[in-house]
Amino acid sequence: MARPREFDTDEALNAAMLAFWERGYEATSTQDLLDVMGLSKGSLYKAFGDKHNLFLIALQNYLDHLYEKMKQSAGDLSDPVLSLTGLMGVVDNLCCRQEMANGCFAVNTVVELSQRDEKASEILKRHLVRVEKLIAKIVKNGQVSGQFRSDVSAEHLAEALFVYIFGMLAQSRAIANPSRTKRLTNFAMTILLTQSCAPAKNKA
Amino acid sequence: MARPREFDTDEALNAAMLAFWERGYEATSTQDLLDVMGLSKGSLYKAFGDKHNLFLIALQNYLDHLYEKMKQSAGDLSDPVLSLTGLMGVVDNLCCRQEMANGCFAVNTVVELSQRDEKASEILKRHLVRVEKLIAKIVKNGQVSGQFRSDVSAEHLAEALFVYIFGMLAQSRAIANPSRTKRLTNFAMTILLTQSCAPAKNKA
DNA sequence: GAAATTGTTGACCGAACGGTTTATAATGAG
DNA sequence: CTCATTATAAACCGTTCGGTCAACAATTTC
Repeated sequence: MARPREFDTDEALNAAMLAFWERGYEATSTQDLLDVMGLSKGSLYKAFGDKHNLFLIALQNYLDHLYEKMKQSAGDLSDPVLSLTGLMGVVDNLCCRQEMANGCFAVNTVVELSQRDEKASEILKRHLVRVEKLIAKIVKNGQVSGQFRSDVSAEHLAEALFVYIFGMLAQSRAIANPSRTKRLTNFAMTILLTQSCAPAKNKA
Repeated sequence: MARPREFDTDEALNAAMLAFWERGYEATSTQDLLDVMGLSKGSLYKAFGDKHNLFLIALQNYLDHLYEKMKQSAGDLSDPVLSLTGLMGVVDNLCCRQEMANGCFAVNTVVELSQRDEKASEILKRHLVRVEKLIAKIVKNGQVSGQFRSDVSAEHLAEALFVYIFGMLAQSRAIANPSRTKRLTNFAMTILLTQSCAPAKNKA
């Protein structure tokens, strides 16, 4: 009943998300949002509440899509090397294969808002945990198959790998460089594939 | 000659830096700055130009102090393990040993401003390069002494370690956890100490 | 002590901020 | 067709933004 929306909610939401992704929460004004979403103020506030709420919806949307993409790229997890390669492909894409080199919206938001936006922080933490768990699954399988190092538990290896990926995405905002990114993704694999022999303590 | 300043420039600058560190550039208003610096508007603008200029000065100041602290903590580089341990101590402190868990001002600013603030970006890049070079020196020495792995060049190992540290500092804004941080700093060492044997490709 | 110079203060500025309201337009239900 | 309901558009709101300015205060030089 009543008058129907003239705009596509998902499209508008996606446009808002891209703006927030590029400039961050604070630096994106309501006017910026109206411009990229192509609506007038009344419509925006009626459909999404306010700027902060719109941001949270856009963020959640992004996180869900990203997580799906990660799972999909990791495949069925039966081949740990392939899964990790797939996952790192997503990271590589975020770092430097996009037309806009904006890193990862999640990472950007962790840095900008986690400390003072409880709701955003909650949403982000839930996401970070599930991603780290996904990585842990891949690592665990790789350890079981004997392909990945086993001198560190899967959980702690996943923790470290997660942080490494986080670093790649964060620094990509300043240093977006395909060859560097390639080396970094390769090294992620190296970390896991390198078996721990007794370290050579043959100093001096 | 003429009337002297009533405030300590360094103290005021440091207070501004802390505010920017905690909230970021956009979310810190001129009023916030006046409050923490304890001056009136005219004084601020006379002494530091404008908000953006004040930010750049505060950032440069922070970076120089941080770099000095890193060099100092790394010692004379004659003992690579000790140097790396010292460096990771600085990281650990930024991640969770401070009263305020604000990560690293440099990392935060890379994420918030690198994409749209050319001057900040320049300042940051210069810093990131010198830090990576410092790490590379430590790694190189560790390779020469036979303590660190040699299957990857010092530059590329440093690159990866740098990214890993960057990740620790970035994610610390959402996950400030001493035990996790401890594990992560330990693992940084593990990465370097693990010698590369032929990876066990004994799958299936 | 007078002049020159610089620092401090608080009032003031236009613009942009996020958000609301009002009038009007478009639809479905009766 | 009418009515209830929802969407749109634009005017409008008070507040805060970053920044300037004019009056006054403190110092050095002469």
